[in-house]
Amino acid sequence: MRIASWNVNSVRARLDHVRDWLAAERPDVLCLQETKVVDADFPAEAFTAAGYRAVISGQKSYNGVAVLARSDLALSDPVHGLPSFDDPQRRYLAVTVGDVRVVNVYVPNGSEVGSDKYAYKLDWLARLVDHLREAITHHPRLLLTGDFNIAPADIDVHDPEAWAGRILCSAPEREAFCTLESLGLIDLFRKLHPDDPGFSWWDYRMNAFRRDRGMRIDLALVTGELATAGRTCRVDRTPRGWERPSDHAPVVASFDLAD
DNA sequence: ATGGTCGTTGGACGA
Repeated sequence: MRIASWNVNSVRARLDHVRDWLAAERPDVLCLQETKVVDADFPAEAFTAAGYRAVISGQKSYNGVAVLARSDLALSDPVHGLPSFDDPQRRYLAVTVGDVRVVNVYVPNGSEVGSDKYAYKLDWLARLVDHLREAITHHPRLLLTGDFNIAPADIDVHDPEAWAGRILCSAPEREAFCTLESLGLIDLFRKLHPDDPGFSWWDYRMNAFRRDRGMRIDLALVTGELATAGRTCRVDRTPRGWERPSDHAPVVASFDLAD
């Protein structure tokens, strides 16, 4: 089983990239963030034609998440939005594929430390933690993936000194990430690659990608059973080098789940 | 150097 995550920064602007990448990689599941489109305008037919079903939770212009699953796989129990949180921003979508609970998140960016958006980010993360504490008791095979907008540690940052205390790296954000880990969730890329920065996002500006001035903020956290089954986790930089790319690269995790 | 580049829009705003 291979499950991928990609912040595409508009699914319509990136439709050709997503289609080409799906055709090349053929993951079982692809979680998308920042689709930036209402459900009625989501290009579902394009993915149906490619052999994938789409579960979508979109909004106009901003945010929006979707899960694409190979059409031959069993899909059940979709949940749109964090339970018990009436959030107008579409940032959470969960679905069970086979016997894996896939939780796709687009964590708020937070803008600047101390801003209203930052407070919303920390509140959103606290609600996510509360929800997952319960969810993992029901799903021994749970994968939490998406754009976390948190660089968990200095190794995940191209210039830790310059970013110290700033958005994506502040102590409260990293503490929220540690709280997720304390629930038993394991950062699969970091487990398999302790010394690889594994950047997944590079700013469009200042030739950041060419200079590899990136951050690892797109993550795959897994419960113990999936960590044991985890075989590979990699960042595919290829589409980041294509013409008019997303500023994020896809992250792909693979599991040996022949139970 | 407090900049820069995208996407969605149709002037800023968010990232």
